[in-house]
Amino acid sequence: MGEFLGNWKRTALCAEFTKEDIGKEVTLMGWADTRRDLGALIFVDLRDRSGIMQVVFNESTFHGDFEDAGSIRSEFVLAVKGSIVERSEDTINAKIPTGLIEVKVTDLKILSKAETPPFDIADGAKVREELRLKYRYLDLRRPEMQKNLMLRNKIANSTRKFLSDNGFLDIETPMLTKSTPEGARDYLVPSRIHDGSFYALPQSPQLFKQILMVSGYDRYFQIVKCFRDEDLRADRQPEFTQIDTEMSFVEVDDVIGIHEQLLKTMFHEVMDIDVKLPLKRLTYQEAMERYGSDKPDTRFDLELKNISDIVENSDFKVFSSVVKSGGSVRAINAKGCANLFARREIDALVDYVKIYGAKGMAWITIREDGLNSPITKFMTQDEIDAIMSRMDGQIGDILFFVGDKNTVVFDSLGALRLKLAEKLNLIQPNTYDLLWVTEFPLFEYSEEEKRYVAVHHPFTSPMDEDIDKVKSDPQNARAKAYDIVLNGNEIGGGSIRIHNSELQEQMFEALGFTKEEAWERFGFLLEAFKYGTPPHGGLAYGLDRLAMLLTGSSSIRDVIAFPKVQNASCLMTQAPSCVDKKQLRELHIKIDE
RNA sequence: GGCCUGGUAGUUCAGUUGGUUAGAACGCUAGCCUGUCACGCUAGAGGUCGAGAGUUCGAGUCUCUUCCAGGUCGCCA
Repeated sequence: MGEFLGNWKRTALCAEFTKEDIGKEVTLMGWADTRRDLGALIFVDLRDRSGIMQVVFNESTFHGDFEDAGSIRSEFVLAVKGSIVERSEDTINAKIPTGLIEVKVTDLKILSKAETPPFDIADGAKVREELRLKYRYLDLRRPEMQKNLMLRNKIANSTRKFLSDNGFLDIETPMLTKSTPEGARDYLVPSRIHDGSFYALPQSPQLFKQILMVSGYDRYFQIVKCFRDEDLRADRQPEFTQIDTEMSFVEVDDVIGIHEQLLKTMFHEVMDIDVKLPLKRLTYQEAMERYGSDKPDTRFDLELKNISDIVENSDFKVFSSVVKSGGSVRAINAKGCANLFARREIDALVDYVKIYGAKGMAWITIREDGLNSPITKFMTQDEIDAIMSRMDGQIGDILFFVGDKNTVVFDSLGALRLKLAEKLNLIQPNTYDLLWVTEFPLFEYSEEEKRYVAVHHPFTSPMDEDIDKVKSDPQNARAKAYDIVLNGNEIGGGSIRIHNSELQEQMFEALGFTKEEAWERFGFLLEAFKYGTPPHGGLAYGLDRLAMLLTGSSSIRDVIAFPKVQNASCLMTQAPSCVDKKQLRELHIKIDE
């Protein structure tokens, strides 16, 4: 059993002492990191979230039972009293910030013993993620994880302060709310009191924050958990945190303007990086055309070029037929890389784009001795010349072509572009590239549901000049919707909302809802809108993704204290789990056996 | 739901064409050691090769099923 603290008080965190403290009597508390036992002299690295301090037990000067010091093992929780002393020159440890000093221990309390941990509590220790998550409390002791969570805290604090200073009010919205089946799957919560009814956990506070605008809280924010019952990814968890904001009496530029200030402040305070404003902006159309993605990584080129017009009437039917049926043929030029790809590697890239629905990928290498390609023999010299000119094809280049319907062309070449950048090391580490993507389409056609669905959500306003298209040409209607993109990742998105009832009704009509369906689902919002609604709009960030990018982590699990694994379970708590029959009976729920 | 990768000592891994008693490093245990900091030296313990079935004289290795973890496509208003 561990000893009690008694009247011992911690002087400061382990790594908060400096040369200035030499000679002081101090009390330190923390975990035993490594121990170097030389017999009558024992060194222990005492660790807490600030870092490490070496503490020394010397048999001749230690007041207590020296066997206690000898019994210290990894992860014991210790309190030590002693004095800060300067290290002699030959014993300085340049690897740690506190390496110039150490604590000469006179008194020790072993506050808690510890079993040998199942893995090393150290940075760089390679450990299976399964194990890290089962023993998350140990994993979270690692300095790297502590740094991540402390940086996440800094992002949240910087955001809170900025928004608060700029008149945004932090207002909480319910976690038990109404299911709105449009969009992602809801997590449902059965009601005990209402037999057969369910609450849903919010996918976002969207409707509530809009109602807050109706209520006159013209600047709102909340750092808030959101829930979506969809499959997980490296950057997607079923519960995640949004920095959610909404403002009244604004247009697109107003929202973008304040958020640029927020980002600038945050990058300065958290990362000590100076962000130049205004940020780059690309329209959705341009982002797709040039990068094949609505969240382009613009830290490198490898831009897409459309060659549809050149091959439209080509004898190479694979290309000409996709153009004639409304698709396109586009290409990427990997400058100077003709010799970097062996045939086997090209074939691997062809297989890679097939994941994204491409049926194949053509290529041309341009060498001193001419072109090498499986497709040039089907083309005229004029066509080849035109392609070379469009693609800026020069000796040493390799061109990759995909022809298909547009979504497949963009998806596959967009993905190929990222793959090539990774293979060719085109991305400078520690660079941060922020940009806006604007003018998203309002609708996209869902083959599955055989109707138009909202790209953003059904409350997103069309652009003023495209209002007529909501009825007449939904395919080409653009929205007042924007995303903020960092290094090829969508870190936030938002829109100006519809504040006009007639337009909102047109929207629902275009989405295939009857008036009754719209009222059944969103009636409370439509009702609220009848009583004086200001123009409003907002933006929400994914805090986890932002923290992932700013910490350089490869998964959001590394910036979430207790994340779930791919099948949405928690390895530490074993959630979700069965519940007993009595609990189910109270909820009026029967499980199919 | 589909595809890909992985699972061998506490941990990270190696394990050849199916062939003797399954190895290494770190960690752990014990002893020695007054300037270590990846302490050192000596000795030692530690294995259901994810699980199940099959092929075989013989399976960590081959086949099938299944479980777990990761990546990804679909999905994510």
